[in-house]
Amino acid sequence: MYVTNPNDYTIVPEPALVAPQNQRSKFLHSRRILKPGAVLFHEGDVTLEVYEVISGVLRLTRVSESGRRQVIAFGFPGDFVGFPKTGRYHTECDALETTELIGHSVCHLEKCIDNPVLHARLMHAALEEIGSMQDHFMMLGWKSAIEKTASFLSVMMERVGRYADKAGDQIEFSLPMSRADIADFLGLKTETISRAFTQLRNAHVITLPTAKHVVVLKPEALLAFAEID
Amino acid sequence: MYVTNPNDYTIVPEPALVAPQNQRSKFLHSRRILKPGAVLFHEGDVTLEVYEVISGVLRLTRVSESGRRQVIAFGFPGDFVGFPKTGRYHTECDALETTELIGHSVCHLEKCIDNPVLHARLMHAALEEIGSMQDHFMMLGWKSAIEKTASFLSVMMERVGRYADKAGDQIEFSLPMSRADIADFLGLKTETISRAFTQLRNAHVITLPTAKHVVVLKPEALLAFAEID
DNA sequence: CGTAGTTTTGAGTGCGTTCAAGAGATGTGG
DNA sequence: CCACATCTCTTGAACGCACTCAAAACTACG
Repeated sequence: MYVTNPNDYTIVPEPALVAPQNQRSKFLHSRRILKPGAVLFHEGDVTLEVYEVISGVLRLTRVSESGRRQVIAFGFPGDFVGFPKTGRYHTECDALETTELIGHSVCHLEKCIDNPVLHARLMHAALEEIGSMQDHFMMLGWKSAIEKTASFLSVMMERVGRYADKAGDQIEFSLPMSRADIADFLGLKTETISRAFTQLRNAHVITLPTAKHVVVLKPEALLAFAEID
Repeated sequence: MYVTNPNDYTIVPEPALVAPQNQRSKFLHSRRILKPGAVLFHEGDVTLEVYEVISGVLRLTRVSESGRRQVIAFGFPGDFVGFPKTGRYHTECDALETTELIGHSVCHLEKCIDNPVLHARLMHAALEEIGSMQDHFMMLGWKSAIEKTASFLSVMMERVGRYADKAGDQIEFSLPMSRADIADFLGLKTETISRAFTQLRNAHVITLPTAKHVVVLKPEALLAFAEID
């Protein structure tokens, strides 16, 4: 179980003024490093900053009163997390591995006078987020367990995959999240995720050197299982 | 089947300059009336305007190559629809009934200099949208058929419900969308929606004077069925 | 090496789907 | 205004996929 404590994150002291060619650095922002399991913010906290992931992986979750957990999204490098609803975070956010991020003051969401470039980036990220979530609706709504799992692996493959051989026909990546996280993201149970992995393994589409390390043997076959539209 | 034709919508000629106390009217925007079934925009169209619903109901849908349809959202008065992803609409949008709306140029999304108030409203709407979609994830991910249906009716009750009696303990509203629309919104089949309606009817939580007219006899019981968190 | 947590596999159940038919509503032309 | 066609909604019966419960294999960490 993850526990929050003041040592979980580090605010790296950084002068507000850096090289002028870096637009983001012209105005105040904080750079942080989260340790694995550290909580960045809780559901309901007042939103002071929106975060940009530099390295590592974040997990955004919501838990209902009845205890049912939904993983809303994973935050990979390049993603923005923490967009507020009525001034507050509406998910919990914690780090799955050591994660480096930049916190941008929410005032940049409202005002564009101080830093038009950052404001535009945040607006763009919010619109991208809406589009991505609509894609996820198709997933949760209609796809079967094997299609959901293959879709998830396809996205991982494209976002964090590396070529596993010189020929470039095999792609490998690590899974920073547990089977339970994947299940709660896709609206399935851990046993079902495990069975889907086995099914893809038996079809010689992937291999699992370890439980958290995936090698995609046939990327096209994986996309076919995913029923990518 | 709905057919698009030039007569489906009307651009109401309106001078750009109106009473100065109306912030929205200080800059160019168009007012439109859509007839039932008229298409506002298609998936992939270049986004020129973002729309604000004044009256009526819009339906946002996505259809996959395999023909599976997902209703992303319904647009009720006060809602904004048409936020672009990389400059294009990523859903189809059509009117379920006669719908009045205002089109705001997308330039107000990017620039806030011309009209800071409108820009802030659009940004706020986009952030609200993200939050609402996250709520919907809980729905699609974990709720049972009866919970989904009761949740949907609960939201309708709160958004468009009217008191059906003087005592104020019964609420009625009409359903502008078909059972198929509700099913595609909740990730279920029409038969399942119908069975859930029957189940709520047998439990004396609702009555259906007509198929598209709902009277909620016990609002609290409906919320209980919905497992609202 | 021992304990706790995660992942995998197995067997049986249940909920929503599928397939099918009937009831009700809507619209058109004679 | 009614007959007919079409579409939507409802109900029934059987199936199948993912869940539930249970236990074993594997991993991580002391």
